[in-house]
Amino acid sequence: MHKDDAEQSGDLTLRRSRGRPRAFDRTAALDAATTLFWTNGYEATSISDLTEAMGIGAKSLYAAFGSKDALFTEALHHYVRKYGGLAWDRAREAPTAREAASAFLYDSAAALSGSVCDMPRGCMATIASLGCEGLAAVGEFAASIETTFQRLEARLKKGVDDGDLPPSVDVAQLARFVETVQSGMSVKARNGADRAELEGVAKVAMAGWDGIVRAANAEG
Amino acid sequence: MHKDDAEQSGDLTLRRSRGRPRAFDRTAALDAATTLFWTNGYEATSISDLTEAMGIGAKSLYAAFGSKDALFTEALHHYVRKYGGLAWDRAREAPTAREAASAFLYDSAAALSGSVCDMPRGCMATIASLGCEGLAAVGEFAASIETTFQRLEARLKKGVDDGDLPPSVDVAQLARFVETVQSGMSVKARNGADRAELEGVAKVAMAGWDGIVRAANAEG
DNA sequence: AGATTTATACAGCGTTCGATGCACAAAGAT
DNA sequence: ATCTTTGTGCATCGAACGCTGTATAAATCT
Repeated sequence: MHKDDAEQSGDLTLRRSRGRPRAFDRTAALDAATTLFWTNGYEATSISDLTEAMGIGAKSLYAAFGSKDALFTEALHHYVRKYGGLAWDRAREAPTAREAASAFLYDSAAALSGSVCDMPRGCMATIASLGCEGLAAVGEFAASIETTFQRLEARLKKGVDDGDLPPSVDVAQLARFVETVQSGMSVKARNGADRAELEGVAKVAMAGWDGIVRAANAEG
Repeated sequence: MHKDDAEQSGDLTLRRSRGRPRAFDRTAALDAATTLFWTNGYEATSISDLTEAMGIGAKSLYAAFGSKDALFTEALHHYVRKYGGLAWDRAREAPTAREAASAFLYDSAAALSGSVCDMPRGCMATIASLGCEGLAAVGEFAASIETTFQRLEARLKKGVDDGDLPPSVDVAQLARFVETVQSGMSVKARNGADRAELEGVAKVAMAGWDGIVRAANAEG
């Protein structure tokens, strides 16, 4: 689809193309664009803002990324690749579904409040899904990645298989709940909530966990 | 501040001003603008979109509302006045804090999914707080109304006073949790979640309630 | 070395943005 | 009846938008 499918990385490793070489680091430029989109949203970020932050001219931007839409799509994927681990690394290694959910929510609290490293607040994907509904890029993006809900649902299913979660639990509903709490954290982080506040939310959510599982047991 | 402080309503009740009377219903126009901002967000809504939906000319819009920012602020207040009851009416009359929280979450699920009446999905205020960070109107608005958090916190405090909630409960933290769940619902609603899904989230949240309260009791 | 290919810098394209100036219409005030 | 005040319709304003045409610079290919 793209004419520059060949170049996987900004580095000048092997596979030099013919003409004049690019004078800027493509990955670094994408990094800058991602941060800008993440901070200000799609509509509020202009090409001028982007070229300034990326340190390149408009013509180079279009040559390297195609269009504002395409750049935004690439920025979204770059975001997930680069920052997704902040919420998932510990959760993936947790032995039980409960510990996975707890790790996911606490680590999300830390990441979304910008406490882990220097980064904008809130989840870029969540913000994009709200602010840019008309944009085709967002729909394509959502369809192209494994969503938070799918990951959570899969992990909870594994919990049922492993026996640390009773089969009476509605894993889809529970996954939806955890995802909703994280989305809400994203909103609160964007509105200034600090790490302690978000961890308080995670704590309350997890304090209810056993009751939730028990309720499902009594029902089913 | 505004030159048209005198006119409280669009109706031609008493208090006619001097010049030519307005040819359109101000409240109906504000209604149309609110729906449009709610649906598309601030940035994605142009003056042309507004004038078309409101059925008036640009000059009349500026004469009646001042500017796009001022119109948006007024639309936000109009939204809270008109739709706030959907989430709060039943909760306000609930006898206990628990029933109030449950009513708030279930009624939010119904309203946010657009199931109560014909209206856009998600909470306009939540969406505005995310999409329009640079906008002065949003900050002023947030400072000028009693927020969801403040209402929830006050209701939970009353629950402690009434004795249906133990004093060991951190009401601020619990209020923050409920507010976060509602914000998350708003995001999910915006992304297509239907009423049943959102009610599932409310159900899971409330299934954990007693465990949350009990955990606070054991801790404090 | 010469030809080809690609990137860069600069200026500017057509469009849309939020907001206004102007002439006229319709009401109250005198 | 006339003056004053205000709303409306139309035509635009300057600025910013996303994007591109042109000329030049820097690399590879033959």
